[in-house]
Formats: sequence, structure tokens, C-alpha cells
Amino acid sequence: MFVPGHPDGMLTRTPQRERSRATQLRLLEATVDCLVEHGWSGTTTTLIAQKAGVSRGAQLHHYPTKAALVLAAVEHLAQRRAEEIRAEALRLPPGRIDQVIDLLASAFTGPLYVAALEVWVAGRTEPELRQALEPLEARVGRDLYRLTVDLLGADDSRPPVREAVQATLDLLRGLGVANLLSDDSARRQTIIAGWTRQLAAVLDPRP
Amino acid sequence: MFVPGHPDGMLTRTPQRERSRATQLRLLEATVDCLVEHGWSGTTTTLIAQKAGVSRGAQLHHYPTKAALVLAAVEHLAQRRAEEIRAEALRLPPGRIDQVIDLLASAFTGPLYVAALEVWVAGRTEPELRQALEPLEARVGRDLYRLTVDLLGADDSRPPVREAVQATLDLLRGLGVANLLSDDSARRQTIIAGWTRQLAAVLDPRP
DNA sequence: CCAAAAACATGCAGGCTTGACTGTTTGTTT
DNA sequence: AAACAAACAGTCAAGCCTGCATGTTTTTGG
Repeated sequence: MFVPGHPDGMLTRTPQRERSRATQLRLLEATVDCLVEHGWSGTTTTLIAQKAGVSRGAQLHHYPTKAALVLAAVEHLAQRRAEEIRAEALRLPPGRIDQVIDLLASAFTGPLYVAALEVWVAGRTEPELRQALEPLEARVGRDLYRLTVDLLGADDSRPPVREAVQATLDLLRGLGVANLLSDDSARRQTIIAGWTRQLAAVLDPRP
Repeated sequence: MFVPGHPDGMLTRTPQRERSRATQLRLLEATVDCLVEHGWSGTTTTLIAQKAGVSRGAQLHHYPTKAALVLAAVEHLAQRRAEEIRAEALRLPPGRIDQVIDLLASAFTGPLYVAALEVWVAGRTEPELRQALEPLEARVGRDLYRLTVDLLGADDSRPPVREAVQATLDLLRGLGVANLLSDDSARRQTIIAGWTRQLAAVLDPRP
């Protein structure tokens, strides 16, 4: 039975749950790092364990198979991406469309997006991964859409607005891909600025 | 010495060059197929040789290393993509913006784009591949831009037009990525239709 | 305090991939 | 026709990745 205030002296160093969660987190973070640094095919279980400072036995204890580890990492990744965006969104003046777009654009060029893209592309041909990815990404996509509509203060009920917001997100996805190999920021800024003007015109509810 | 009309009887079955080129082509096509079917990490040299119907020795004779093979395949891939687009562009009524966009959209959802994306993403973390990819993709990107401007009959000199055309291509890239896991065609059609209207307004040169 | 369970550590085997090596067939050149 | 070069075929060794198996430490519960 669990007693919150149980005096344990110096005997109980760290509870098991905490230790477990800690090494699991180290493994998940290491997996994401691996994806960013070495890509999907370079992400091996041994390398992950090494980078996490976790022995191979401990790794297999928590995640018996590579698929289990990666899937957990993907879940963790989605969570972190959402957190990051929401955190930055909080300190944003309302009504500034350009700032919202800039924020999203940076989310689509950061390392977390790169890792997500690696998994996304790999999932196309890895059945196990794909199966788990499909519902997850559908959820994440919807959430991101809603967040965007919210941040923009847009009127979701008009179809052109829905289309424009979705197009914005798809455009940012594409710009993120273009940014993989060569640094594209100059060109990207120009394009984003132009699109932001267009978007403002569509969002503006003047009949 | 080479004599064009040399009567060789039935002795010379097939010239060496032709044979060489034929097996090389088989290998390159097989590589692209492998990328589409099994993704980057599933594209192994043995599988390629097997799928091409080429012995391992012959494969290593023509392409001593995997990098050499893949790079040749990428070159081949870019060529095929360009050919495909140009071929379809020829039988297109002029002045129809929506048809041009549809054509490009289909180019960004077909198997050739998928293969290119696999290599593109893998190139991020494979130095040898990346180095060869950077100039190639810059060229391909420019060519595609010019082709698009040409097909649209757009006035390239006005900056907003340049931005809009580039944004269009980036949007299509993004839609292509979104189409990897789940079939997105319904949503895609809607977005493209909306985008096309916007684009038409920008391209329209009425001062 | 002791036993059970969870967490952790290390070594090992099977399978796969890559590139090299040796030998054979086919085409070219003199 | 004979020598030479290119294309082709099959096999092999080294290295890596994954997952299992056995043993050790730490925490938990009686």
C-alpha cells in the first residue's frame, strides 16, 4: 500500500517508477536525436542505447522490439511538437497574422519536423509503422488545423477560410521539405510574406 | 576501325555498348522501383540486382559501389520526371491555369515523386548522396519553375508573379508529402481549386 | 530481514548487406 | 584466327543489426 508521507530515511534512493520513466525518456529523446542526426536508416537500436547511456539489456527490457521503441518515440515526438507550438503561441500578440505564420513556419523547419518527416517517409513502406502512424497523424493534423484557426482568429465556417488555412499548412510542409538539403530561408521568407498578404485578404470578413 | 556498313553475317549478335547500356538501364529502373516499393532503407544492392535480373558480378562491374548506382539512378530519375511532365504538357490547351496546376499536382503525387522524395530525405544524412544531390536538385527546381511559368503563360518580370509560382510549387510539394500515407485526393482537390483561383488573380495583369 | 519482482548489464547467435575475388562467356581488334 | 578487353556469373568474408539468454543489482512487500 502506498503511504505518501512514509518516512523511509536514506534507504529508498529513487522509486522504481521514476527510474523507469527516466530511462524511458532518455531512450525516447535519444531516438528522436538519432532520427535528426542519422536519418531513419541510420537509427539503429544499438546507437540509440549508446546515445541514451542505457545498456542494451535495459533498452530491451523497456521496449522489447525496435518497432515498440520507435512508436513510443513517435508518440513522444508528436507531444513535444504540440507543446512547443503551444508554448510559443502563448506569448504572441493577438491578431498578427504574419507572426502566427512565422511561428508555424519555424515549427516546420526545426529538428522536430525533420524527425517527424523521417518517420513519415519511412512509414510509407514499413507496414507496422504505417498502421500506427495513420491515426496519430490524422489527429495531429486536425489539432494543428484547429490551433491555427484559433491563433488566426479566423471564421472557420466560411469554406474559403478553411481551404486557405489548410493550404497554408500544406505550403509550410512543402517549404519544410525544400529546406532539408539547402538552407532556403531567404526564398522562404519572400514566399511566406507574399502568401501572408493573400491569406489576410481571404480571412478578412468584409462582404 | 569502325566501318558502318560492315557485313558481319550472323556473328555479331549484339554490340557491347548496347548490351552495356541495356543492363545499366535495367539496373537504374530497378533501383527506382525498389525505392518506390521498399523505401530507401529497403533498397539494397542485392534486391536491385535480383529485380533487374542482373547478376551480382555484372552489377558491381557497372557500378562498383552502392553510392555510384544510386547517384546514377537519381540522375536517371530526374530525367524521367522531366520527360514525363514535358510529354503531358504538350497535349494541354494553352491558357488553362487549372489544367496546368492539375498536371503539376499529378506529377507531385506519382511514384516518381515518391522515389525522389525518398532519396531527398535520405540525402539529408548521407553526405555522399547529399553532395551530389544539391546541385542536381537546384537545377531541377529551376527547370521546373521555368516550365511552370512557361505553361502558365505568366509574366515572370513582376515579383508577385514569381512568388506566386514558387509558392504553388512548394504547396504541391507539401500536398505530395501529405499524400504519402493516406490517400488525400479529395481534400487535395478542394485546396488546389481554391489555390488556383488565388493564383489566377495574381497572374491576371490588370493594373 | 528475506523473498520476489523490477530494472539493469553483458555476451551471443542468426540473418542480412556490402564489396571483393575467381572464373566464364561474349564481343572487339589486329 | 588469335589475343585482348569487356560483360557477366557465382561465391565468400567482414561487419553490422536485431533480438534472446543468462546473470547481477536495486527496489518493493511481507
